[in-house]
Amino acid sequence: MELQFYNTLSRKKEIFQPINPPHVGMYVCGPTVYGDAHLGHARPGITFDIIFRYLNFIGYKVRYVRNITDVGHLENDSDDGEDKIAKKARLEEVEPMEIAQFYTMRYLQAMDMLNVLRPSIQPTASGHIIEQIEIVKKILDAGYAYVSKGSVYFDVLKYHKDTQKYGILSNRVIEDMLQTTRELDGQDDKNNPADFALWKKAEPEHIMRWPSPWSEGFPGWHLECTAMSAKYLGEKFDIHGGGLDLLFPHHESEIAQSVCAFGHQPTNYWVHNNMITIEGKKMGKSLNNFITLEELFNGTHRLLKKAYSPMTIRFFILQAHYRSTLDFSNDALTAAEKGLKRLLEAQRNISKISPKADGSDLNIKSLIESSMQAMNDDFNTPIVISHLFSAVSIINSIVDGKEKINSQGLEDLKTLFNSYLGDILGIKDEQVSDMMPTVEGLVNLILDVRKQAREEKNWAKSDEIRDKLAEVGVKIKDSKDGVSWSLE
RNA sequence: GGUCUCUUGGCCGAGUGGUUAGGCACCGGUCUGCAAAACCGUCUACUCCAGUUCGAAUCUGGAAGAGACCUCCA
Repeated sequence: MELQFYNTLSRKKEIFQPINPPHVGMYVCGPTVYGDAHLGHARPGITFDIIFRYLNFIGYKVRYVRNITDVGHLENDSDDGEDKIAKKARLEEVEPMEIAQFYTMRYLQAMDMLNVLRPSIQPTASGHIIEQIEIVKKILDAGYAYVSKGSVYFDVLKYHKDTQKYGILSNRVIEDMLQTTRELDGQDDKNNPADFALWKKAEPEHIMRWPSPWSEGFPGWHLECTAMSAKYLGEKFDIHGGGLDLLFPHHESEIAQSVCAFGHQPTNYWVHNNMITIEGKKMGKSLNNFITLEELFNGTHRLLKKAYSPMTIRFFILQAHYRSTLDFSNDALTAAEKGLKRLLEAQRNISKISPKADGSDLNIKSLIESSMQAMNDDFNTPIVISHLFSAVSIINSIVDGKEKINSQGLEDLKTLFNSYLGDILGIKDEQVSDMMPTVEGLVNLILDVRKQAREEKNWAKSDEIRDKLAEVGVKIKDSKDGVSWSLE
C-alpha cells in the first residue's frame, strides 16, 4: 500500500503525491512564544515529528519549516490591539524580544527532551516583516484589501463573492458567519466584521512596531505563515500542518491570502492534529487548565500524582491516533509508563539473544510489513505499537527458552525495533547515559556481596540488599540463570 | 444560536459489514527461599431506539450525552 493520509481539505484519505519528488515541503504552525510549552504543544510537535521522520524513512528529502510566532496574534479580550508578547513584556518590564527569546529556548529544550527532531528551518515572524509587507501589497494590488486609518484589512466578502472559497477548508457558510460574529473592539475600522487585519497600526503604547507604507505597526494574525511558507517552500508546497484549533480562522485565512497574492492555494495537503483534553475539556491557555511539560517532567502540578518522563509523554501521545482527542489522566500516563518499560526491556533483551541454527525466523518480517502498512495508512502509530508488543511476547518467549530463533529472525527483530521504535516513533531508551558504566560496576559489586549472602542462605541480608537497592531505583530480578537488574 | 465531531470492556485506546486489536489493571496457574519480572490461561465491549442485510459495534434514520470551532489558542 502506498502512503495515504487524511486531507482536511477533502475530508478523506488521499494517496500522497508530492509536487516535486523526492523533495517534500512541509510547513507547520509553531508556538506563540509568550509562555511555557504545555502538554497540548507536545501533540503537534510529536505528530509532525512522526510525519517528518516517516517521510525521511521512506526516502523523501523533506524540508520541514516550523515557525516561531514572536509578534502578531492580536489579543481581543483585553486592551484592544495589543499583542500577546508586548502585553507580557510590559507586565514584566523587559524587552519583548527578551520574552520571545526566553520562551523560544524553553520550547526548544522541551521538544528536545521529547526527542522531537528540530525542523529544517525555524523562521520567526519578526524576522520576516519585509516579506509580510510585500504580501500585503500584492493583496492590495489584487483588490482584495483596503486601507483604513493606517491599518490594512482583508476584504472577505469580495474574496468570497469572486471565488466562493471562503470556508472551503473549515466547511463554513459565510452568510451564517456574518450573523454570528461577535462585536469586538476596533471593529469600526472594518467594512465588515468578518474581515481580518493584514497590517495593524500601532497604538502609542504599543511597543512592538515596524515601519510600513501604511503606518508604524505590526503584521496581522495570519500573514506570517503565508509569507514564510512561500519564502522557504515556494508559493505552492506539499503539506501544511497544525492543531485542529487553527483550522478556523487561521488556516482558512491563509488560503484566502495565498489565493489573492499568488492566485492559488498554498498547499495540496492540510493535516491537523486533534486536541489533548483534561477532564473532558480541551487543554489550553484560555481555559487555564493546562499542565506545562516541565510540570509533567517534575510532577509538580496539583493534578499529577507523580512525575512522568519525556519518553512516557511521547509514548502516551503515540498510543492514540493523531486525529483523535486524547484524554489526560494519571491512570492513562501510568499505563503508558508501564507499557513503555516493558517494550524497552524487551528491546534490551534482543542483544542477549543468540540465534539457533535449528530455530525459526518466527515470521518477524510480517510484523515489519504490518508496521509499514499501519504507517502508510494515515500514520497509525497505535497499530505500530501493537505490532511491537507482539514482538515483545516473542522476545520474552525466546529469553525464557520457549522459542528458538534463527539468525534471519534475529536480524529482523533488530530491524523492527531500530526502524520502527527508534527511527520512526522516536522512542529512545532513557536509561542509556554516560553514567552507565559506573553504575553498572557499582551495582555488580553490590550484587556479588548479595550472592555470597544467598549462598549462605542469609535471606534477611539478601532481601535487605534488594530492598535498599529498590529504594534507590535499582530493581533486582532473580532467575535460574542468576540475577539481573534494571533501573526504574 | 450556526457548523462540525465524538460516544468501544475497570482505565486508556485501535478497528473492519461476518475472523484475537494492543497497553494498563484484575483473577487463576507455572517458576521462585520469598518477592519482582517473565510465561500460560480466564474474565469484562462496542450510549439508546428503529431500519437495511443471511449477518452490523462497523451502513441509514432518530434520540440522549459529551466535545471542538464560530474570539488569541497546539
